[in-house]
Amino acid sequence: MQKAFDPESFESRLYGWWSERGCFRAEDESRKPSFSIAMPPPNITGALHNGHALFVTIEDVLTRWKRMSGFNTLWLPGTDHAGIATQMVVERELAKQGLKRQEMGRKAFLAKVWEWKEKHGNIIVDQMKRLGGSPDWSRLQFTMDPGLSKAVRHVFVTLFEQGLIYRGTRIINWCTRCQTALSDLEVTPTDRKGHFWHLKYVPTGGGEALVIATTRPETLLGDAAVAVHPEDDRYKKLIGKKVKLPLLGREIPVIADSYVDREFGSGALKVTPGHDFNDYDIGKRHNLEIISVFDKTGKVNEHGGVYQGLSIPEAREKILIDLEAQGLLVRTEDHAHSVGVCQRCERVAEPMVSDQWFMNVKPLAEKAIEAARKGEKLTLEEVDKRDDAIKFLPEGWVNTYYQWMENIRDWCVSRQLWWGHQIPAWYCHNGHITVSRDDATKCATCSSTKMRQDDDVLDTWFSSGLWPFTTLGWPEKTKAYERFYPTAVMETGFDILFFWVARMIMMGMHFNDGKVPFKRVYLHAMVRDEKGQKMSKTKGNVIDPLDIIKEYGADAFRFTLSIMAGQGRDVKLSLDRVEGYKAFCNKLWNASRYVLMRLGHVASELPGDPLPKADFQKITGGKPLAEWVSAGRAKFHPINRWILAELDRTIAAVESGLEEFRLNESSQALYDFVWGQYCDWYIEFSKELLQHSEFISETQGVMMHVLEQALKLSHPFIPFITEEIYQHLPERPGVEKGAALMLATFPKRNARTTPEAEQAIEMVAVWKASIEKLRAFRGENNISPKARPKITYEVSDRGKADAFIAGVPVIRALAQLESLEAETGYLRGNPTTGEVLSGTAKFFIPLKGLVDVDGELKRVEKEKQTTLADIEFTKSKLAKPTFIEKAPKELIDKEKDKLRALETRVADLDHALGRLRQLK
RNA sequence: GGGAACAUAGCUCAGCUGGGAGAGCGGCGCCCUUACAAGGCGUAGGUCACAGGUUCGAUCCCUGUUGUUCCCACCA
Repeated sequence: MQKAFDPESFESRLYGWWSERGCFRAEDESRKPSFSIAMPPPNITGALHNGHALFVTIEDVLTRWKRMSGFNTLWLPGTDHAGIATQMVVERELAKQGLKRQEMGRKAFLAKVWEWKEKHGNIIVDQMKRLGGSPDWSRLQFTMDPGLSKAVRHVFVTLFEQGLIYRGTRIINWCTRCQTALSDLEVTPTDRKGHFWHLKYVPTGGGEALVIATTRPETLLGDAAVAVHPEDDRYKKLIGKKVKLPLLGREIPVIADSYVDREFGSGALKVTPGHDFNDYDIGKRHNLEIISVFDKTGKVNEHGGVYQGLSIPEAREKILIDLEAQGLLVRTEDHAHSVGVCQRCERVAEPMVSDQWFMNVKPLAEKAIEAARKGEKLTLEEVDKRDDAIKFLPEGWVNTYYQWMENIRDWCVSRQLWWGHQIPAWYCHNGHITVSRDDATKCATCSSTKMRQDDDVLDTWFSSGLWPFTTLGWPEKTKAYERFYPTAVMETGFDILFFWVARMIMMGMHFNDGKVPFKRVYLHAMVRDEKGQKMSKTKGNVIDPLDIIKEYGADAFRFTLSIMAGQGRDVKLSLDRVEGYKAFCNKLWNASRYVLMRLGHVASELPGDPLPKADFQKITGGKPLAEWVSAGRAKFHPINRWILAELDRTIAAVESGLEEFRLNESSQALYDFVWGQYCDWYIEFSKELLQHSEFISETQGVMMHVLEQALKLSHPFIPFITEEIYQHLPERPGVEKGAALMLATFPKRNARTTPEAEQAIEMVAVWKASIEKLRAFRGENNISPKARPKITYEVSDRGKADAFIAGVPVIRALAQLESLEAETGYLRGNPTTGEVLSGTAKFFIPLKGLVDVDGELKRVEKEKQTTLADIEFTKSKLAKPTFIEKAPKELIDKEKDKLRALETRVADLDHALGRLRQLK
C-alpha cells in the first residue's frame, strides 16, 4: 500500500474491475429476494450537477447495501429524451451553422437530434460512473428506445379507448418562443414589475365612461365583454347595456358575474376569453365569443385591425399611445404582479385557445391519493410487504401531494415539437381521427387511405410517468417485470413531485392492476451553495462535482453528501466539509496500513519489535474470522471485547439509519467509530497489547476482523477506498483470493450484548476516563509532552479494583508515563504531590520540577467552584418535595449518589488546595 | 389568500416524540510520539429566536409573536 491516500490512483481502475466481473448485474432468475430502484433518468442534455451527485450517492448507497445484504438488487439506469430541452439545444447548435429546423424539415432535423444524442447523450452516464454508481448498465434504457416507445403508444391508445384521453379546443398556456403548448406545471409564476393602466370604456347610450384597470392593455383587442358584480350599485344600471371598445370601436356588452371583485381596481373587469384563463371561464358562462388576437409567434393577427403584425410588446406600446391620444387612458400606476413564464426559455407564457390533446387524470388521481392515505396509516415495514400503499419520506410531503392531487386538472399532453413520441393519431382527408397502436393506413370511420399522422409529440413527462414499468419490458410480462415490479423506492428531488412522482403513481396504478410503482417515495433536498443559495450559472456559485471528485476523490464527496443529506434538509455544500471527509478517508487508509504492518503483511517501518507474520489459518484454527470471534470473544482481553462491542453498536446504528434513509446517521456512526473509537483508542491500546506475547495473535485476529467489518460497513458510502484496502488484506480462511468487497456479506448486528461485553465496556470506560484526566492534567499544567513522569495510583472503589488494575499498562502507555504503580504511602501526603481523581482511582503525581504551583492552584480552585455549583444544583433538585414525589425512583437514587460523589470530591479538592498553598 | 419547513457554539449542522446540550470546520496552546502534520493531545465558546402554557422537570409537547425559506392559488 502506498503511504499516502491517493484516490486518483485507484478509482477508475476499480470501477473497471467491478464492471468486468459483472458486479453490477441483477438476475432475472434468482432465489434471493428482490430489491429494485428505478433511477430518475437524467436528461441527455445534462451535465452532471450536484443534484445528480446527490441522487447517485443516495441510490448507490442503498443499492450497495442491499446487494451486500443478500438481495437480488436492480438499480435500473436510463436517460430521458427531454423534449423541449433537447430540441432547443440542437436547434441552437444548428443555428451556429446557419441551419433552421423549419427549413430542414422534420425528418432531417430528427436525424440531427439522434446524431447529437449518440454523440452527447451518454456523457452523463460516464460521469455517474466517476462517482462510483453501481446500476446495472447492461439494462440502460432511453425513453425513446423502441420498447419504451411501443409502450407509450399502447398507453396512449388504451387511455383514448377508455375515454381518458381526448382532443379538444381549450385555453392553454402557449410559449411564443418555443411555439408549443405547455402544461400548467411548465409555467413558472415570476414576480415582475409592471403597470396598472386605467382605461375608459364609453357606454354607447352615452353617460359616464366606465374605468377599467388592466395590466395588459393589448388584450383589449380581444375583449368580448365588460363584467361587473351583479350587486354592485355603481354599475347595476349598466348591466345589459353596451360599451364601445376603445380604439376598435366594437360594441361589447356589460355583463354581471359574481367572479368580479368589487373591491379590486374599479370593480369593472374587461373580459378577454381568448387570452385569459378566468375570462375564458366567464366567457363560457355567458356564451361570449372567443376572439383570438395573437398568433402562435406572439404577433397580433387579423382581428387586431391596424395593430396586425405587431408583436405583443409593440402592440402594447402603440395601443397606449393611441389611447392617450384619444383621452381614453385615465392614469398609469406601478404595479408588481406575478406572470407565468415558460420554464425553459423564461418568456412570458400566453394563454391561448388551441386544439390540443388532453388527459383526464382525475379518476387516476383518486386512486393515487388512496394509496398514499393507506401508506400513512402503515409502518415502513408494513408498506414494504404490500403493493397497494405508498409511504412518503419525509412524511410532510404527503400533504403537498394531496393538495395538488385533489385539485388536479386535465393535463395538456400534446406539444408542438418534433423531438419526442409522436402522437399515435391519424387524420384522414375527411377529418376523422384514428387512434392506433400500429401506424394507421386506413381511416377507422370512412376507410379513407389518405392518412396523415398528428404532427404533435407527447409531453416528456408522459413517457417518464411510465418509467418504473416500461423499463422492465411492460406491457410484456417479462421475467424482469415479474421480479422487480413494484420497485422498492423512488428517490428523487421534491421539485419534480408533481411533474413526475405523482404521474408515475397514477399511471403505475392504472396500468398495473392497482399495483403501485414504488412502495416508498424518498424526496431528498436541494443541493445549495454553502450560504444556502441555489447554485446557478448567473450567480456564478456553481461547484462542478467533477472538480470536487478530482480534488478530493469520489469517496470524500459521497461521504459529504451522505452525512449532509439529513431528511428533507437542504444540503449546503461546502468544500471545507469535503476536505474534512477526505481527511477521514486518509485516516482509514493509514489505520489500515498500521494494521497491515502489525500483521506483518506490509514491511513495518518500526525499528525493532518485529511481530510474527499473522497466519490466520493458525490464529482461528481454520475458521472464518467472524466465526472465530463469536466463538471466542467472551474470553478475549477486555480491550478486544470492548472494540467488538463498539463494532456491534455501530453495525446497529448504520443499519437502522439505512432502513429509514437516514444516511446522515449511518455515516456519522461510521465516522465516530472509525476515527473516534478504532483509531483514537483501539489502535493506541493495541500498541500496548501487542507488547505482550500472550495477546498477540488474539489481537491480530480482532484487529483484522474489526477492520474488515468496518470496510464492509463503510463500503456503500465510500466504495473505492474500502475496496482498494480490502484487496490488500492478507489471506484468511473463508475468503476467496481476489474476492470483491462489493459482493461480500454486509455485517449483521450481534443478537444482544453479553455480560462479558458489558463488563469490558465498563472497564475500558474507566481506563479511558483515567487517561483523559491525566492528559488534561498535563495539558492544563503545561507539562511537556516529552516528560515521562513516574506516578502512583490508589483505587478508591474497592469493588472495581481488579478491573482498574487490569488497565494499568494501557493507562501508563497512553498517558505517557514512565511508570504507574500502586501508591505505597510515599507520594501521598507529600506536599509536592498533585492528585488527579478519576471515578474509581486517584493518581498521585510528583510535581516538583514539572508544574508551576500557581497554575495548579488555579486549576483546582476552578474545579472546586464548578463542583460546588453542581452540588447546589443537585441539592435544590432534591429539596423539591414535588420532585421526590413524582420523579421516578431510579432518577432520585441517581441524583443522591451523584450528590455523595460530589461532596467527596470537594473534600479531596480542599485537601489538595491545602497542600498546594503549603507548597508556596 | 392557503399550506409546509426551519430558527441550537464564530460557520455548517446533529440531537430519532421531555431528566443537567454534541460533532465537523474555524480559534487558542503544546507536540513532526515509530499508521496518519490531510496528524496527536488539551482548551475556549451556547439565556437551544422571543413570550406564554402543560409538567416535579421543556432545546424537545401545545399556543402566540418575530424572522428565513419553500410549495400551492384566478385577483384583473
